[in-house]
Amino acid sequence: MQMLRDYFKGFGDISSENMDYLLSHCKSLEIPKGTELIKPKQDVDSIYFLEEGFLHYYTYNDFGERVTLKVVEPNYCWTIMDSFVNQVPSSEFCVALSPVRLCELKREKYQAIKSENKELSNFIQSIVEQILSAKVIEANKKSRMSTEQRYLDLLENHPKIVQEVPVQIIASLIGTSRETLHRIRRKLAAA
Amino acid sequence: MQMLRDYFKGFGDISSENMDYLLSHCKSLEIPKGTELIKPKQDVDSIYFLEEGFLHYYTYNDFGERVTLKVVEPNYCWTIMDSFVNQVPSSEFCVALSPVRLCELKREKYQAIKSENKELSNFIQSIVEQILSAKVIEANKKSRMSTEQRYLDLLENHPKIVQEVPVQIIASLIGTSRETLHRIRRKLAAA
DNA sequence: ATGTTAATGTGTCATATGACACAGACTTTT
DNA sequence: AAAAGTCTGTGTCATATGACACATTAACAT
Repeated sequence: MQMLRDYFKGFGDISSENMDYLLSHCKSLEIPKGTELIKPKQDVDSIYFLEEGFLHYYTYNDFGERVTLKVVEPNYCWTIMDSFVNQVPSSEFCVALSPVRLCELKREKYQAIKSENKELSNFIQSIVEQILSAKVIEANKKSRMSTEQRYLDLLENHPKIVQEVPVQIIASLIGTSRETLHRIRRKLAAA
Repeated sequence: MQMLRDYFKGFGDISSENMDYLLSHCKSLEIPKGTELIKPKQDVDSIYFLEEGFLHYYTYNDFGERVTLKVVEPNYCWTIMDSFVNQVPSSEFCVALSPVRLCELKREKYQAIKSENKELSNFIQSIVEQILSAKVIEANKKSRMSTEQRYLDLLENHPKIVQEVPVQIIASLIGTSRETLHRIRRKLAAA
């Protein structure tokens, strides 16, 4: 849980009693490679924090092609917000690309913490605001980058993903085909 | 303010006293076409709600091309989250494409409401969660659509934008050139 | 271990896209 | 009302991309 503790600390100051209280509601679990953490029609009632391994979050477009929405890496907090917040079924998949170790916070516990404890409620509010802010920045950044720049960005900021995740998933993540990604790599290798 | 009241109502139930209290902290203002609501280096210390007109939110990429990040339309709540939340200067522009009528909520008032009033604090927390959820859905949806599908989506869900916003801005918004958008329109007109 | 399946590298080809150019329409300014 | 500036429609052309095909390699299941 140390990793999660440090992750939370990054969002602001909080008393150590409350930090312990918050962490006591999180549960560690391990899942083997290939596990379908989330399938369509499932209700997602947890927030997940990844400690080790990679998750593949994806869906299918109108032409039946698989589209990668996100590769979740360690030290990242993730859930299907729509399903979690609005209690509607997911329409997407999330599968472990490798053995994965993660922490889970159930919706009831999340809600309970928010209503019981004023400091934690404010802390969580602040985290959600910061995540929203980061999401918008990320989306804006993406929209002004070319495919090649997105690959370079991935290489620079998430080298582990490039090393350990299958090429076709990376290609889909940066919005292109595996052939084009291959051309980009060939070009970069030549330079 | 009626429009903003209805907008808030859409996020959940709240006592009418608190709704009035919340609205009393918002200020109406009107700005003429061409007004630079936000410029780079500026600190954004307000959340805006658009009642009439259109805002053009944009930036420049590494090659000096202007990239549209969003066209803000009536009945939409908007700010530069990063600047507002983390109190850092904006690096983007926001300009009125037409005469604009909007409501403004200053950061101090937003913070004050959150710390003074429990029901409103929870209400705002819920709004932020819902907006985060909607952002993620929107980003995911975009990532699995082609340029043409994005244009059709815009036509269907935001026809006013297509009618009233300059073509080059729409092209940039859906991530293409004005020539390609023209080709798409020609093709659709032929069908 | 061995057959089966999936992932990857690489070539060819048709096509969609962006870059450029320019004329005409529409706005804004003086 | 004229002038200046901007936006739009449209053509040509070079190029980047996706679709397809197939050999090679790696991963997996039995």
